[in-house]
Amino acid sequence: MILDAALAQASESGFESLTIGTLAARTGLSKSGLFAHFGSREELQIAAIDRAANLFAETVFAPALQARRGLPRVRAIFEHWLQWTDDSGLAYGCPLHAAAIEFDDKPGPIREHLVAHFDRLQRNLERALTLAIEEGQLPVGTDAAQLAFEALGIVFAYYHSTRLLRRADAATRARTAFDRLLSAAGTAA
Amino acid sequence: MILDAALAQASESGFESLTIGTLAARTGLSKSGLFAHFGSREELQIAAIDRAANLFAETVFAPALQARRGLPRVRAIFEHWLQWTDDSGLAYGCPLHAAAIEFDDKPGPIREHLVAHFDRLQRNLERALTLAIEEGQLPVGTDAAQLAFEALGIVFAYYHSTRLLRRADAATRARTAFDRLLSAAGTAA
DNA sequence: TTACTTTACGAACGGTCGTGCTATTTGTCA
DNA sequence: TGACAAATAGCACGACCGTTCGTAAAGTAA
Repeated sequence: MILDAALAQASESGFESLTIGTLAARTGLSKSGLFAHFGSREELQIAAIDRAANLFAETVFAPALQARRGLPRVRAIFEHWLQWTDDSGLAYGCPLHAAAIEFDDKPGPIREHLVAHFDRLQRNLERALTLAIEEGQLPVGTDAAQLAFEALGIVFAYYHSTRLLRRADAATRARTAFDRLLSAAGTAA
Repeated sequence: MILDAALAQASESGFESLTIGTLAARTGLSKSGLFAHFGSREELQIAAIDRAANLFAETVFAPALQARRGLPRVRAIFEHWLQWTDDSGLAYGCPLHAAAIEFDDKPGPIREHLVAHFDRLQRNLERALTLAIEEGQLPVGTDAAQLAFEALGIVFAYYHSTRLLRRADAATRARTAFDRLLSAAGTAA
């Protein structure tokens, strides 16, 4: 319950706003009562990030395993990725993305947990793409890591367009970009 | 001088860390002496964002005007974009990108200034791409707004890869992605 | 019921936050 | 030189920060 509230707070206003006081008020606990569960603010933030990362894996990758391996699964991952914050009740944006920018120059365990999450994300995406190559749906020699890099960029542009600019066509633009990415890869040398 | 220090602070640790106290310490002024220049913390943050936006325009778009209109100019914009934080002495990341994520769900003048900056960025990019279409270097009917959306994504993925993940090949991946984007657009129906 | 652990609370600490006052210094122009 | 404006400093305020400590309630096992 505490971590759910922590993720909601981080989604709304970033990890900087994830303080003992605000979270105590949000959960109805006292500051010291809440504090005792974690021992430090940093431990609280780490727990929240790990929970977000697990939620991401359950919401994006796990259901995509039911799609056929290869491009159908790759597309399922992408589609769940676009919608995962809504599906998870994080109505105000991806807390992991926000944290990645807040902590990208602050060494410490929080940063390391974030790096681990995004490394895992990259690896899982590459694996799904590699299966598409093995299935013959993408040319042999396709650079799966490059495709994963570009897919990440499309999702970030989608976040930016929908959250900051409030563009209604953000999802359409993202899907168009992803289709072009896959079809360009499909027709490469 | 104050605003230079403010941008350096925002680049290092985000706009949340741009407080009166830290900026006073960084500049050598007293808190109240610094405060008098702006009247409120929000005015300080707005001034810093406007300065960053001007710096961005001067560093990315202004020099690209010396490249020939069309694709050479588009490529010049992209190349300066990748390097603009280094060129501007903001060694720890783009403060406008960080601010966009911190404030994307906080209505107010700060958010509006950020939206104005990214709208301007999008328009300028579209204009350069439209010139490339007029020059016959991209097919008639090319969706310049879509290309600008995807270019933004590539830059965001580059930021992520170089700053959080510390990947040495981030710039190479970004250039590969941009080349593929332009060539795919060039061979479209 | 008794002993013990878990969980939560209230109060307090030193510190920083933004902001408002009142001086005091600095610069400018007559 | 003197008057006046701009810039800066010093100090205090209420609020919130993370954290610690002592204590009371709740749950658990004997």
